[in-house]
Amino acid sequence: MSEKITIYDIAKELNISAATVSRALNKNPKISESTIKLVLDTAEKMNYKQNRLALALRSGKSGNIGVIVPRINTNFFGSVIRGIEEELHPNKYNVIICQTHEDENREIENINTLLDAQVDGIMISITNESKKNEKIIHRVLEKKVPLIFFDRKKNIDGVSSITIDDFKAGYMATKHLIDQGCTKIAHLSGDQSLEIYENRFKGYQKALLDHGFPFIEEYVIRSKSNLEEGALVTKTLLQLETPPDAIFSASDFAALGAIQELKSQGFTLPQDFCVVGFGNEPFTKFMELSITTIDQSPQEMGKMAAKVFLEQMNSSDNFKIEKKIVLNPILHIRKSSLRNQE
Amino acid sequence: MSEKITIYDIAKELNISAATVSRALNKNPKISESTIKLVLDTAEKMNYKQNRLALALRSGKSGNIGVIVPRINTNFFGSVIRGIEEELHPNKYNVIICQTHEDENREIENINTLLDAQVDGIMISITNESKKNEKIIHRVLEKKVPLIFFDRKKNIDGVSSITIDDFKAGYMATKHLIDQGCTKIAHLSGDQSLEIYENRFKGYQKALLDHGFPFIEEYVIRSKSNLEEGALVTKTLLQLETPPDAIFSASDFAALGAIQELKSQGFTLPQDFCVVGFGNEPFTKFMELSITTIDQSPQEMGKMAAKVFLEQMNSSDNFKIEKKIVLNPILHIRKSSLRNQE
DNA sequence: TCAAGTAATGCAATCGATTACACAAACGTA
DNA sequence: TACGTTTGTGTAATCGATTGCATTACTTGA
Repeated sequence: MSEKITIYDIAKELNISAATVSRALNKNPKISESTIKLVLDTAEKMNYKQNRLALALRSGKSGNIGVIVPRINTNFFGSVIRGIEEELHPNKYNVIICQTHEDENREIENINTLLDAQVDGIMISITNESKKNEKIIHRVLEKKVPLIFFDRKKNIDGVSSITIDDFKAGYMATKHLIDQGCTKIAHLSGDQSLEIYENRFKGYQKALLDHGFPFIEEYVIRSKSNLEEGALVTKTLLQLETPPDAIFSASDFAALGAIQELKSQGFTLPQDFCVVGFGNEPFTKFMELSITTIDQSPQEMGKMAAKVFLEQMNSSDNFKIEKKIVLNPILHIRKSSLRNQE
Repeated sequence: MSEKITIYDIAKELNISAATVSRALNKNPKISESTIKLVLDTAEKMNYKQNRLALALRSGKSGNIGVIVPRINTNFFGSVIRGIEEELHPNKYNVIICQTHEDENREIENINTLLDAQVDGIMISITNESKKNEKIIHRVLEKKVPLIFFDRKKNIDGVSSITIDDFKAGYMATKHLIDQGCTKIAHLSGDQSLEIYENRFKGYQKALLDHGFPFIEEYVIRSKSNLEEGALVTKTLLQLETPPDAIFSASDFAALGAIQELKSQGFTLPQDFCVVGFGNEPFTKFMELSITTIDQSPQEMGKMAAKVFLEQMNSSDNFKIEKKIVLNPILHIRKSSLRNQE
């Protein structure tokens, strides 16, 4: 009942050759209408399913694409993957997921695994550290496997990328705090070996400059992007001789930690202190004191990445295409920073 | 430089047959030590990579397993997938992700896609509706492709499943509210065609009964599991002649909606009203009024699903194995329901 | 009537790795 | 010396679909 039916079975059934069956199934115009119909009907009747592994071997295309992220179970990466899957699914590509846990060796291993599995493309948000993986990335390019960076990228010729304008985002967030009357704005940054944090920082810096505020070294602290670190670092900031009156955090989690620390020290937000986060994590909207934050449109980012991949596949000189797409950040102004609400 | 190296290339290089190369690479004991070493060295030197598609075709095993979930970008499913990936990765399996968006047709289509792609196994959390997909599930079983349900399952002979004890969870949550002195406990349920919601409801009912409380039909409302519906439904509950003094919600999002509605109507939690949610969404811990909830150990669930799959693959009579694993729910008691805090 | 063209199909190689079977060489043993 | 074993390799088929190059049977035009 459920043995695997191949084109040879159909061929035998109809007393024709497997080649004809194959051509008929592919609606090759060289095959007569009547034969095509006959084959299609018989295939249907015998419950034939094409073995995509055989096709994959012959064509060298597996129909799978690999996506590498630090972690799957975060709102940001989950949403990017959702966007990728939704765009690729109708185009008959399957999405294979890998996690790096920010470990560069694992990143290399994942890329190798995907190459071994003959994926038709790789989309990756690179991990923190940054030198060792150059080599493997070039191996991908040599193999002419389309490679697309999203969010966390490297600048490499011939590689497309989808990012948001982190500089602009940093600028917007800082400008917003200035508009609210904050004058001593601190910045919680992340690993500055990553462009995204570097750019958010630069946007922050530029906004200060443009509006006549001094850039104060002490106000910029690099830390891990989690709640505990955010709280800890805020405690340090508050112990400064001239403590800040606002924080622009490059992460929502650190922002939340900051808010908790501020509250525990008796501050009232946004009157005494304003906080802006980054990422539009679901919880930022849910809090009683909702948190102002930057939305990165992760699902859109995933969709764009998939679209660029598809374009690359459909163009003849595929490896020549290089797109650098930059999405616009969206500032969601919420209670943690909104003062002038008249 | 980057042409694909095959065992034939190695064979030619060493003037031996491809069969010997293949055997040597697989450390076949029939091959002499010296030849093995020679082949391995040459393979290394020529940068040989096994073509897994060829292997897949010959063996009928693709090395991929498919995971089907309603949506990827939720904390629960994201965490399950993370668990699956982490368990399967060291065992050289790749994880292919599909989404159903709770659409049964899409579910069927996804299963077919995965079967066409010759996955070695399928893990699925089924969608809401429930009759049409029986047929396709039996097709999977006929093909002897290991099938594993997680969280949302069907009771089908020969199919393993990993779930949490939703009955117990419902019981625990309700008992906890009783312990806090609540006497009129309402329940926000989900789609009761799904076992999980049915069981949570039954646990709720049993807890009431065991502690001498009447079961009041009006206090049970089925709704979608989101914030807006939670708020809406709570409004309805509060308009009852005898409104409840506690809510056990089968979803954290609905619980949050309920809390927002309660607050907007001037209730103080947990004094006037207690709320317990379900799922341990990240935000439940972050709120100023943190929300009591049930943790489902999703990552553990994913790991278990993967382990069961691996067992099934490693046993000779693989399709005979049937495990029904039930994980223990964990009640996290937080501010939204903790009164007796002496 | 015959060469040339065309439509429809078959043959066999191919993708790359594995493996049942065959076989040669070397060894031991009676 | 002759025969059975063991050891190490090679030959060729196989997995299933595709496709370049025949081949066959017509049709058409001169």
